[in-house]
Amino acid sequence: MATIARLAGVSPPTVSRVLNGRSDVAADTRRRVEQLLREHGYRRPGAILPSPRIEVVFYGLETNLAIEMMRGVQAVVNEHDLGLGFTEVPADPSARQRSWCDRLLTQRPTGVIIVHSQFTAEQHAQLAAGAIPLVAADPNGQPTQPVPSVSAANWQGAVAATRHLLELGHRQIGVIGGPVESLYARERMEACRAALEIAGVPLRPRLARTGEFSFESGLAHGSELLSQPDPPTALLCANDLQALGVCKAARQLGLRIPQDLSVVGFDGIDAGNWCDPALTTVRQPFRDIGAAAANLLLALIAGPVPALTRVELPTTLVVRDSTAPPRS
Amino acid sequence: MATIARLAGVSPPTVSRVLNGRSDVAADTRRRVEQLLREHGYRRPGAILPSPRIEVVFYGLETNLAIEMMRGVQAVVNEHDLGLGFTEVPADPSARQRSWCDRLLTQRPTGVIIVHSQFTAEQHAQLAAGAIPLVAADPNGQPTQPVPSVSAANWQGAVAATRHLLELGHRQIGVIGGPVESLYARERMEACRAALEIAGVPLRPRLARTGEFSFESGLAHGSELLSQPDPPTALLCANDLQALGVCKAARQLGLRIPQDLSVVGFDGIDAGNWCDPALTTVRQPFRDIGAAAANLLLALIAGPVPALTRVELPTTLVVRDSTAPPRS
DNA sequence: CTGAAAGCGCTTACAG
DNA sequence: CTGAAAGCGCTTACAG
Repeated sequence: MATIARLAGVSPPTVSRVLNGRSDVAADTRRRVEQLLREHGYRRPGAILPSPRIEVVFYGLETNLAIEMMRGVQAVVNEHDLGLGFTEVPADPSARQRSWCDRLLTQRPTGVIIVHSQFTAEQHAQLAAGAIPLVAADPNGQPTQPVPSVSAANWQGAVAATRHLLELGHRQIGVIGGPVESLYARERMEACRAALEIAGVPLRPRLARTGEFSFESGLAHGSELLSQPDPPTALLCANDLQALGVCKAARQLGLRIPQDLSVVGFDGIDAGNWCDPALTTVRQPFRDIGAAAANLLLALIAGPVPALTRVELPTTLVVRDSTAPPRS
Repeated sequence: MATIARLAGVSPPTVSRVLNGRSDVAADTRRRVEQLLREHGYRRPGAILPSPRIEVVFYGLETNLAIEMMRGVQAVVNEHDLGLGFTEVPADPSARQRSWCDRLLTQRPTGVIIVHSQFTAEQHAQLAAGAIPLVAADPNGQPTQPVPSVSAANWQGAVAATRHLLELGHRQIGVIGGPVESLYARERMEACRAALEIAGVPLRPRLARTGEFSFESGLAHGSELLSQPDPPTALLCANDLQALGVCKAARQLGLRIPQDLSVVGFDGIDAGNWCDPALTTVRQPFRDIGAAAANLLLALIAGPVPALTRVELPTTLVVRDSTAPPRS
């Protein structure tokens, strides 16, 4: 402290006042001292600094995907001997005792990865004020918050799924999308639409639906689409859960998969493998997304990174048993 | 510090030596000073004590169950404004860069919940030496480590499942167990055996198998059991994953569920609801287990708790569409 | 193994 | 808004 005082041309008591956040210091002096303090990495003697830790904040996510992502983050975190925190933001806001943001500002993790980032400008400002670095993983797009992010190639994945059905010979292809307010759900839907149009079999409005990312939504929209007079021979779904719902709807209507109906999901959850027939899907590299987000966060902790850094990882079409050529 | 010195009848330098773990202090003096230090809750001045945090350590677990358990822990943790850490111990020991135990001793969480506790006496001693309180959740039983624990009523659950099949009229009931080294897998198997015997339809050796907690194991053992000349009309499985494998095996052999074969799982994973037919199962209250473990841990942090405290939560039979009366 | 004395780093109360 | 002086809590080097 004496050194800092000498360099700043002030007395030790003044440095002490800055350290303790007293108000009776000239703004100019304060700035100068703070600058030197930072440069010299000053630490209170005897202060045990809390061990560094990365916090992952989930806004409700398929359990399977959450764990995969945690595994990716953990791999990186272990290499650097950091701790790993877990927060799930309850879907029901009334259940939130304190905002996760307040909580994090008390806990002071070294950095935060936010998954399915539905956070507000206010929360973003709060974290920025607390100087806690932040990275978004698989954001469904709130482009108002300029945060470095990692996501998957939704567009390419949806195109690959569509082409797969076209190559099998399907021409009556239906699409069930995700919620309209979700940017990435739209990205998938529009990719399907574009791929179909380019192939010369434009998506018919009566075969397109807007659903939710849930089993129930797949069941409802599937029943409705498949009960039509001239039903689709193949369905592209917003995610695997919805696709499993469609499978159930198909069976309830006496349709066999894949003989009477081909179904494609999106995500690559474990359950897609356990169900019968195993689900053809577009796998998102959740583990890699977690690892990439952690690495990006570490880069951000080490020094500034362009705010709009965006890492996009490839998706993979996984062909299993729920798709086949159409019957006729 | 001066107060402590006075009360202990020593000089401040001696207290300082104890605080800094110097070796040149008489064992007796050290004990006396440490005692007073603890009683008075002495803290280094200026030391920012790290915010309290609970760490949950998983030994490979169904993703679904892990998240449910985390949710239960989080509910308690939020109430008390604690942090929540996550560690998954890789199944492959060579992947472990440093033992999770060493890592935890650096991180120093306020307490640890270990899930599926396959830890050694050495690790137990390490944590005890670090004075980190420990609770086991859903332990598969390593009774050598005397740790307070929370688990579910495996025996009662398996009995309920068996009685359900008996009440439906099944008399040709098969059982696929879990690994022999798993205490709770044996508990389930023995409960089935006992319930069958009491009902006067003892389990025939040719209908009993020892498997793994996996889809593949269910597929393999299911195929084999159902290909027998006089096959079972119902199968009790070690867990849901295995049961889903059995369902696939049945369909491959042209058997319909539940008309030709009834199947019961154990756990209550989400996928059991998404598959068709929805799986009858014994639900374990994973969220409650997490919450109970967290509460037990908080009690342990607040003061001593009998080492053999064991909380056992009830399981519930969930009847869905994979069970029905036998055909004949 | 322990204490009296000196010292270190920080903070506080006072004066201007 | 700032510094010289006094003080506080802890540690260190020395002596026995």
